[in-house]
Amino acid sequence: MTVIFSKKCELGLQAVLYLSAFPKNTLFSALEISEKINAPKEFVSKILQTLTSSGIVGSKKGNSGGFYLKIDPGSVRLIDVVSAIDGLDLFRNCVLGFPGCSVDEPCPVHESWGKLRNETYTMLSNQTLAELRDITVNKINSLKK
Amino acid sequence: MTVIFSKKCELGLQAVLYLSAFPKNTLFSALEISEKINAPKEFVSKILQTLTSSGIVGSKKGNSGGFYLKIDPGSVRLIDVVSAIDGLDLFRNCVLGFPGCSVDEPCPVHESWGKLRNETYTMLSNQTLAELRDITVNKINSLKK
DNA sequence: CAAAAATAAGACTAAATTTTCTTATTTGCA
DNA sequence: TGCAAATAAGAAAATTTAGTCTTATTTTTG
Ligand code: SF4
Ligand code: SF4
Repeated sequence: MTVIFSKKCELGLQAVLYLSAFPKNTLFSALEISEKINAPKEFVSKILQTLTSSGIVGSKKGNSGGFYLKIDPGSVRLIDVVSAIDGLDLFRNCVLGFPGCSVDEPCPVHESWGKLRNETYTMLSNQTLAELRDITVNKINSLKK
Repeated sequence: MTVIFSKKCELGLQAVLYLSAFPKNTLFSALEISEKINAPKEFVSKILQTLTSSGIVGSKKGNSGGFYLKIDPGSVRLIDVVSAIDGLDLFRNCVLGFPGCSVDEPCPVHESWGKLRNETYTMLSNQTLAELRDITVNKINSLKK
């Protein structure tokens, strides 16, 4: 079970974090990336297609083609990836599933969850790929035994 | 799309919050509850069965039977309901989906997310149904036009 | 005692998500 | 030019989650 993001989004974040550990425009095939993050190649490829159409990564067809980070790692925020894959409904919907959030009719946890929700959003908006580079490298290297 | 909890869990929380607005042991049929929270009757019934077996609500069969809150609203925490339905993996798994969280190999957002995760857990552990009574009543009354 | 109304239980169906497969197209290189 | 390797695109399969239906059992009430 995922925590907040869909599987697609989790893997999208992982893939993009991986790409950001290398100089911009460095090509990696979907296969290479999928091996690094232990995910099905075709699934990774499909997710990166989504990120390609939203402009975060670029792709190159043909022999020796692959995917690459199109934007400078210092300019890509985690929220940009989340937004491209899962969208931002997460930050609009009620955590209890009640419809119609408003100041007059808030849900029972409006106050406490609203605060946490904003902090989560802020966290994802402040963190760029560049800032996470070292820790990402460490984590990904530990994965493949 | 749900925010964090499954649909079952959202509706379970809604149902229990609704029950907590009335004196303990007040019976409501699955139909009544489902109408209040605008959810399929059979689905609500099934969710309440789960909560019955975990002891939070009680059920009474037969004519004029129904479900009722078995524990004092002041003693039921939101986390108890979440735990009974979705479990607590949410608070154990990595938000980025990386396996093997540890201090040596944390995921890139370990520090910031770990903090938010703990705050979320604390929030759900501190809030009891009783404390949310007034705001719950207001919210639920606003639902059915 | 019989009928009605309710939950319990579990099989079943439907929908959404995740994963795989297949085909087409592009590109580099011998 | 023709083959190999790669993405693109989308169909199809598998899995998970959500929701429905059916049957059995319980309980109240006339
Ligand atoms: S902020 Fe609170 S009331 Fe508003 S939708 Fe979120 S959880 Fe519900
Ligand atoms: S605390 Fe951080 S590293 Fe650990 S599992 Fe959660 S998100 Fe991943």
